[in-house]
Amino acid sequence: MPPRADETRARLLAAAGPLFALHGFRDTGVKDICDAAGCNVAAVNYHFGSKQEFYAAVLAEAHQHAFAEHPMPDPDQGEARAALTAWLSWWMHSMLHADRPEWLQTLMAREMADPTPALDQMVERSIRPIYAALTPVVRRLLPRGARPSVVRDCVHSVIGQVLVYKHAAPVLRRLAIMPDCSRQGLDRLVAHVAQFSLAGIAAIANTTPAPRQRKALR
Amino acid sequence: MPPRADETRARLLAAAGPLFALHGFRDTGVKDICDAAGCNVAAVNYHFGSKQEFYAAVLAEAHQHAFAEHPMPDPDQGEARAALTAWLSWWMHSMLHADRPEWLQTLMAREMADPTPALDQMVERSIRPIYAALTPVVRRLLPRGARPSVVRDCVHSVIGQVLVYKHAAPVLRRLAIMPDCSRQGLDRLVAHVAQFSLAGIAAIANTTPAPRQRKALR
DNA sequence: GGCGATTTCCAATCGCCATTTGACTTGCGT
DNA sequence: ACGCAAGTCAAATGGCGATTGGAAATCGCC
Repeated sequence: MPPRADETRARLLAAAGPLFALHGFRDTGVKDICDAAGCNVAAVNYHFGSKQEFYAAVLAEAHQHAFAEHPMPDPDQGEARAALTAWLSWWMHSMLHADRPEWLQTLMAREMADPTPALDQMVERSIRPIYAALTPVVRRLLPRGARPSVVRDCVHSVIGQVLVYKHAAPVLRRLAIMPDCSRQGLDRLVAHVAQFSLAGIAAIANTTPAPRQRKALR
Repeated sequence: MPPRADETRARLLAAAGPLFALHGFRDTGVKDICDAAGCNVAAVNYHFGSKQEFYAAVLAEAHQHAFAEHPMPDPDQGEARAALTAWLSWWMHSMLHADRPEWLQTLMAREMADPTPALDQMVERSIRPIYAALTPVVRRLLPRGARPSVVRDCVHSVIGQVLVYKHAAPVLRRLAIMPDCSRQGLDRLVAHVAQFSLAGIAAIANTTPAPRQRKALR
């Protein structure tokens, strides 16, 4: 066994993700992780200082990895309706597809429901960019000058339709209504969410005819 | 101090809800609860047998209480579009309003992201009825004979738009986009979700003209 | 081949927390 | 008055799990 620099460090990072996603930060023992990585309990404290710092490192690593594999498409490209569909396709596949390093998204869901000190960095690094990308896409589907609160509500409506499949997964499974998350199953879901959302946004657009422009356009 | 039967039992149940909702089952010490209830650590084990059973009792109690305060309106009453709006108003207010025994819903959100053995009973008691009530309302807005998977997708789209405000609350607060949850703020939100959902469902309805009826209606 | 630095491992240590124990108090029937 | 059952309490008990100290192993390098 060659104690080659940071090879066990990498094994630890790789082994920890699925475990943290499965049992949560607090219920995953350092011992479990080290067993899975095939190394001693002391390793995580040697390489990372503490369990908490180690966890933060796992999150950072997972984020790097996931975004390198599936880069986010430019949300301002092309026609507005197609842009929303394309962006939803990217997000839902990277979020819900069953094979991939999917546990990053599970960890994010966990952090949202039960925050640890690592949530702050995760919001800034992983979540805010998503929110910042979706907002202009939605705004393009609404009248110019639509009130920020209206844009926000629509963004939440779109986000909610996607997040529900992550956040309520244990419940959906128990109710036997968890949808198929294979590639084609997801394509069907994407089509549904896109169609539903476009119609929803259009309806909101029709009833909020740009405020504060009564004088300007008359 | 009169050892009056189950008076401390009631104090325990009352004190535990907010604490469990705030820190989660695993991170709330029996000692913390008993301090808050003003009794000894042994009390919870004496009255409930174990921390886990106690937790289940808290959930059951909270459910009873919440549904007694805000009974669910009959979802089959009245015109379909109005029924959805009315039902959403009930659900969102009982779910998101800031004053009420709101921590039941927080506990539900926690259970979904990080299930304990108590999730099963919670699904059957609290969640399945909600799902069972919403499904027929949505089905009435779709063509007769719409495929179950289509109905299901629409139900999820509606549910997701509401749950996002509970499940992603810590994140929304950090992004400074958490909406106002006072009574009038919620009324605005209800109106938005209803309008968005009705338009979304209508769009789905228009593109799925009842399957398997080609022969019957020709 | 020896040497210092780095990494791995084993065996404590320490604190935390649910649960138990056994003594004490109170209410109540006789 | 007495005894019994139910409730409460302070002080263990026991286990689990993160962290650490120091010995042993391995490497690069001279």
